Amino acid sequence: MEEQFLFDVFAQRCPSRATLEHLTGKWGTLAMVALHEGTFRFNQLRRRVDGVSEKMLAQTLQALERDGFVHREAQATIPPKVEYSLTERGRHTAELLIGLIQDVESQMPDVMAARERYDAAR
Amino acid sequence: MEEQFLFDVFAQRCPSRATLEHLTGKWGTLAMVALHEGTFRFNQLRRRVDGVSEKMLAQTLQALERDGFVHREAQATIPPKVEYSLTERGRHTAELLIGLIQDVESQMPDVMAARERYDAAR
DNA sequence: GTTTGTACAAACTTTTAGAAAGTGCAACCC
DNA sequence: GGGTTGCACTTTCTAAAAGTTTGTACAAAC
Repeated sequence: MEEQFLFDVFAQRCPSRATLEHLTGKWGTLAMVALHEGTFRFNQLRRRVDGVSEKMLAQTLQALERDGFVHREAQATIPPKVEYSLTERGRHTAELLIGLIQDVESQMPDVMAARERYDAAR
Repeated sequence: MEEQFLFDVFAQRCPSRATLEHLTGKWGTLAMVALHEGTFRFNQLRRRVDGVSEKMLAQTLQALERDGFVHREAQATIPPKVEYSLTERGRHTAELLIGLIQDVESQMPDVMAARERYDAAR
């Protein structure tokens, strides 16, 4: 009998942990979910993901591209034109992230109430 | 016609973004998923979540407790005994995170292959 | 001709994460 | 009885990450 997967996010050195962090990191989730809405150019995406710096967006997209969630299509024109979209694998995973976001957004009234209770108790 | 939810993670100042980060941050996801397996004491959880520092685990659990995903039960004995578990809301959200983790783990062979292709191309 | 936009990279600064040590006592080892 | 270990953290210090700013090479709009 063998394990179904050889990867375990609970193990510090498992490569799956890095991949999980690319997806769930502060900007990874937002980039994935934004790209699920369609194809975006770099600065377009930057405006969609409110608050992200150029550096972090570039870094995030590179990691997601390397892991095969995001597809990057560049035209060597001046000014440059680069289009980002999800791969098929990316689209699949993005749907899980969308589910999570919707869940969080719908729970927010309860979350706010819980915070008030917590802060009141100390 | 009104929006279904008043919260939007794409807006920088929306409180839902902070909550999302507590759940999806490097340690938030792992803590939530670990706690879905049952009740844990602090150091037990620390051993389960390989690589987390005491400071970050304490901080992560406090944020999750404040948001109402985690329940903390402390006995004022010496030595202290503190038990952490998920609330009902927490259990529900943890299941989404487990789905995500399983998805990532099962995709890892493809991810590794994508990385090799990416690194080979530059 | 000055500003604006493009998609970044590099240098520098600020914020955050992680490592180490302290707490106050009790239970175990020898 | 003396030293070590474990408990659940907090505080202090340092290393790493995030964020800000500047530069690029041009082209189109004002």
